[in-house]
Amino acid sequence: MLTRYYQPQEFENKWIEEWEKEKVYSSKKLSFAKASKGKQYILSMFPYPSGAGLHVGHIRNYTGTDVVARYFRMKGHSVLHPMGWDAFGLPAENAAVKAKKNPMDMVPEHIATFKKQMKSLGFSYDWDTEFSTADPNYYKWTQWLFIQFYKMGLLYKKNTPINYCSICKTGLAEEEVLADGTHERCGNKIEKRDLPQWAFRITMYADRLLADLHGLDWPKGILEMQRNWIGKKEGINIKYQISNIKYQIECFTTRPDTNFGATFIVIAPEHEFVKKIKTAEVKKYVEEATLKSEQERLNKGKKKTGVFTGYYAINNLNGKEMPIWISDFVLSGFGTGAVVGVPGHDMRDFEFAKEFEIDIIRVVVGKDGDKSKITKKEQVQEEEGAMINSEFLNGLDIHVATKKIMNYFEEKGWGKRVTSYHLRDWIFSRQRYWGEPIPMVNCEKCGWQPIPESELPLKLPYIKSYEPTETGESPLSMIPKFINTKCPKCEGKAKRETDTMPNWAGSCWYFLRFADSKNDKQPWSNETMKQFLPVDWYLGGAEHAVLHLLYSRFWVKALYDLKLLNFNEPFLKLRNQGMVLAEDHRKMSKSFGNVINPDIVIKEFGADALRIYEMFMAPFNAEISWSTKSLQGSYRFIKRVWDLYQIFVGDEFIRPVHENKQLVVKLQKTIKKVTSDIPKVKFNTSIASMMEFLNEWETSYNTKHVTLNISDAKKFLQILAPFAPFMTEEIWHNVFGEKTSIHLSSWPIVSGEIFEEEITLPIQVNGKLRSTIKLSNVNLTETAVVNRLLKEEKIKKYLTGKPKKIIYVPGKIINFII
RNA sequence: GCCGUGGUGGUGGAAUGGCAUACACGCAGGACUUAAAAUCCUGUGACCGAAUAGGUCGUGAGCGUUCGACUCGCUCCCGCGGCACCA
Repeated sequence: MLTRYYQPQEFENKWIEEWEKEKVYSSKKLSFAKASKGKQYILSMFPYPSGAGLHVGHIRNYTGTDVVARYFRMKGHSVLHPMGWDAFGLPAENAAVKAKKNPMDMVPEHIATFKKQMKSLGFSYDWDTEFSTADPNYYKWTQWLFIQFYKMGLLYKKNTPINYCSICKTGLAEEEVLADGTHERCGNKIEKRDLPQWAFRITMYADRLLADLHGLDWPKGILEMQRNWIGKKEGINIKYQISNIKYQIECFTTRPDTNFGATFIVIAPEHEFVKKIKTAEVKKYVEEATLKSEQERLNKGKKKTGVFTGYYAINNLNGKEMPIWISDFVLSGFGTGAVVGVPGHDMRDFEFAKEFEIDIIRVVVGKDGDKSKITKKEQVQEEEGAMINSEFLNGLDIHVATKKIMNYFEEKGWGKRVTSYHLRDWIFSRQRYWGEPIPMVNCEKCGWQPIPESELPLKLPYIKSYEPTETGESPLSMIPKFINTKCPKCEGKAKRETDTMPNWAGSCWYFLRFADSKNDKQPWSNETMKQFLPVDWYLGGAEHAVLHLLYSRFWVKALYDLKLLNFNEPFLKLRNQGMVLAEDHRKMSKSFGNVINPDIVIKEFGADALRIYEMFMAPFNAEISWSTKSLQGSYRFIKRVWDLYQIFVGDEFIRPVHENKQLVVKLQKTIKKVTSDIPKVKFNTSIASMMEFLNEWETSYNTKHVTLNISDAKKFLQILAPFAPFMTEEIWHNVFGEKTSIHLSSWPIVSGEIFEEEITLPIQVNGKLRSTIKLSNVNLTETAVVNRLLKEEKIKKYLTGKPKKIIYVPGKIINFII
C-alpha cells in the first residue's frame, strides 16, 4: 500500500453508496443486531424543503443529532434517527405562486435536492422511514387523527375574525402580517373579516400542558416561555351592582385584597353594557376604538383615553359609588372585559386616575414602611406588604388578605374564584390550497359529519388555480367536483369543507409516524410505539419555543386520552442550536449576497471538514458567524489526522511501534472527555480535546518516534468517527483492513483508573500565584509538600516566618497565609 | 416595561470555587521555494523592564462572601431573543 494524500472527493461518495447498500443505519437492523442497551430516538426538527436547498444552519442542527445518533449506536443502543419533510403550508405555497408552478409538482423537486445534499453530508438517517407530510399515505392519518379529535369533542366550528388584505383580496395567516399591521408583500394595512373557522379546544388542556412542563429536560428559557404563553392566573370574578338600574358588572381581578381602594370601574369598548348607553360622546369613543387596529391602540403608548358612561357601581365592601368608564386599555378578550380600578396599587389604574382626576386610595404599605395617604408612583406596584385602610384586613400580609377576602366575597355571594388563561383556543382552518383537506362534510339536515374512515385519504385535488381567491375562501371552494358529495349519515346532498389544515397539522405528529411509517392499517402499531417512542433527543431552533412544541404536546396528550399512546409528553430532552450568521454578522440572504452554499464547501474541503467546523466553531446553542478561515482550520485538523495514520501504511507498518505511557494516558483522558461531552451536547470541547491529543501524538512521533500501537490508534479513530464519518471509515478499512463499518464498532472503553504520572501543583502565597511545582504523587501529605517546598529558592524567600495558615487541597493547590 | 439569555485576548471561544485565556483563527518572525500557495517551526492578554529576571494590572461596572471568585450573593450598565395596556 502506498501513502495517500487526503482527497475526500475520492472516497466520500463510495461510502454513501456502501452504507446505503449495507443498511448500516437501519433502525431495524441495529435493534436485532446488538444486545440492546435500550432505545434512543434522536430527532432533528424536520425541514420545510425550500427551493434554496440546505442552509449551513440546517447542517449545524443535523450534524448535532447525527453525532449523538452515531455515538449511541456505537455504545450499543437501538437507535432511531429518521428524516422527513414538512412539505405542506404557506412557505411552499408562496414559493409556488411566485414560481408559477403547482406546489404538487414543485415540492418533490425540492425534496430531491435536500435529500441529495443530506446524503452528501453523511447523515446516518434510516431512509427507509422517510416520508413527506404532503404524501397521501401520511396525511391519510393526519385526517384520521382529525376525525378522532372531532369525535372526542376537541374540535368545533366558530366565527372568527381572520386577517384579510383588501388589495390582494385574500385571507392571510398571522405569519404574513408584519408587526405594524401591514401585509408583508404589498404593504397594505390588513383588516379583520369574520369567517367560520375550525378551532381546537386546546384550553381544555391548559392545566396539564402547564403541570407536565415540570418533568421535561428542556432549556429553562423555553419552559418559561411556554408557562408565560399558557399564562395561568388565579383570581376572582366580583359582581358590582349598578346604581339605579338592574344590572351587574362582573370584574376579574387577581388582587381582591386591594378592593377597599377601588375607586372606579373600566369596561372595554366591546363590553355588552356599552350597548345600553346612547350618548353621542360614548358612541363616538366606541366607534373610534373599534375602528382602530389593535396595533394603533398600542401605538398610542401609555397615555390613557376614556369616556365616562354616566353610571356608578357600588363597592360591596363600603357602599361607595364608583364611576363606570369605557376605555380601550381594557381588552374584551381577557377576563370579563371589565376591570375594577385600584389606582393606588396598579400602574394602569394609577395613570388612568391621574388622567381623569379620580381618587387614589392607599391600602398597601410596602417595604419602605411609608404610611402616607397618597401613593407615590414608585409605590404603586409593591409585590410585598401589609394592608391599611381596609377595615377587617388591616395589618394582614397581602397574600393572607387575598385569601381571606376571596372567602369573604364567596360567602357573601358577591364573587366567585376563577382561573383565567392567556392561552386561546387554536384556530385550525386555512383558506389555502396547499394543506391537508379537512375531512368533514356539511349536510343541511345532519350538520357537520366526518367522512367515513374508509374514504381516507381525502386527496387534495391537482388543480390549476391554487392561488388564494378573491373572496378570501379556499381555492377548493371553486371546484364543484370536490365540494359536492353525499352526507355520510342520511345520504342526502351535502358539501365538503373547503378549508385546509395549517402546516402545524403535519408537524404535530410526524415524530410518532417515524416509528412505523409504512404501516397502512394504523398510524403506528403498539409494538413500534413501545420500541421507539417517545422522542429522547429533540434538537432544533429556539424559534419553535411555543407554537410547534405546544401544539405537539397538546396532540400527544389528546392521543394519550384516546389510549392511542402510553406516554403523554412527546419530547423528553430538548436542545436548541444557535443560528449561523454570515461572515458579515448579518443573516444569510440572497439580497445581501452573503449565502454560503454547502455544496461548494463540500466540493472544496469535503463533508468531514464542514461537519467538524460546524461542531467546533462554538457551543451548540450559541449564535455564530460563518468564518471560512476557521473552516480551513478544521480541514487542516482532519488532514493532519489522515497524514499521521499513514505511518501505519507500508514500510512503517512493519517497524516496531514505541508506545509510551504519557501518550496512552493522554489518549485515555481524551476518550473520557469525548464520552462525557457528547451526551452533554458539548461538541466543541470534544473536538478541542481531540485536537490536543493529535498535537501531542504528532509531537511525540516527530521528536521521539513514539506513537500509539494499532489497537490504541483504532480507538482514537473511533471517537472521531461520529464527527468525521467518511475519513475515519476510509482509514478503518484501507489502513487497518477492517471489513465491517467503524460506525457499527463498539465505542472504546477506558478500563481502570487513569494513571497520572506527574502533577503540577500551583503554589499561592496570600492567594497570589507565586510558583508551581511538579510532584510525582497526587496524594502527598501536607507536611511532605511543605518540606519539599522549603527547599525551593523561589518559595523560600516568601516563607521567612512561620505561616499563619496553610490551605492544602491535594492535587489542586497549596496556599500559604503569612 | 416584563420574561428569557449573554458580556472573557486582535477574533470564535475554554475554564462551575483552586495555575484565567485550553483549542482554533488571525498576526509577526523563521524554514522550504526562482517566487507564490501549501506545509512545518517559534512567538503572541496589557503595562513597567535590556531580559526567555522580576513585578503590576486584567474575565461589562461597583460592592460583598471566601485562604482563594470568570464561577457564589447584592446593586447597576450594555448586547441579543421573545412578549407586551393580561386586570
